[in-house]
Amino acid sequence: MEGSALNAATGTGNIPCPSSSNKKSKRVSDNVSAYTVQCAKCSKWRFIPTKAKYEEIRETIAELPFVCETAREWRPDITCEEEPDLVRDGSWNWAIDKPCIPQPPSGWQRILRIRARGGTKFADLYYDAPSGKRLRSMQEVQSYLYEHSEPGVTLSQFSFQIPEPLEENYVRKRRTLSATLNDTSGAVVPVAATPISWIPPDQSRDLHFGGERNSTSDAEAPAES
DNA sequence: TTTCAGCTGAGAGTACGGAC
DNA sequence: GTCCGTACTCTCAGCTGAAA
Repeated sequence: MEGSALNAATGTGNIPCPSSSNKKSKRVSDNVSAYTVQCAKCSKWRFIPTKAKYEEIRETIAELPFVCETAREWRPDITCEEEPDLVRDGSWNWAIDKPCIPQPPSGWQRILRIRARGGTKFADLYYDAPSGKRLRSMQEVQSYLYEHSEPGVTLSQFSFQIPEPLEENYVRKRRTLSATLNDTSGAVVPVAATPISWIPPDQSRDLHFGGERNSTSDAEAPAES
């Protein structure tokens, strides 16, 4: 049995970036352009049609690895033989989501906002309560639930884990000793790329990826052999 | 001009790994 | 086994800019 990788891709080409043109809109919404999941068998990325479906898959992916056949729910003729829906090239920002994140309670919205490149943090996560109140941390959720008792809604249904950017230097890292020693010119020294095409569910909380950007299409070259 | 929402950086706390 | 340093996560407060 193999696992599957979850991915939330944010476009940088025809899709507005959060820190630029999209800044006009006052009411924030997800700036994730597409949701994809990697097939555990063929390692090809498949678009997930709706955010709700994506969240459903993400919640159970550890027990129920995603395979192309799963996508037959919305694409009856899909098989592992089909071309991948998306390949990793330079036109998208890729982020690998954590598996086993619970779906938000009914009436709640889980909002992911990708920050601009070079910041101290990759993204922010919010929960929009049914009342419209925006909650930005577990403590705020706890306080909200304390004040507004919502039947069937518990803290365990919330997770503020943000996805990890595939691009290594998207987030400004803290200086490390080794980095200080290696860094003689201020330039980032690229490391060997390690394509993420398959992520064991039990390890995906601690994803590792190398290379500042892997412009080759990993989906077409499955890592598992 | 004021208000409010979104964005960002920074500090505190915590976890992890390496050295001794 | 313990201590220390490093890196990460969580949380919050301030700044900026758009809308009213």
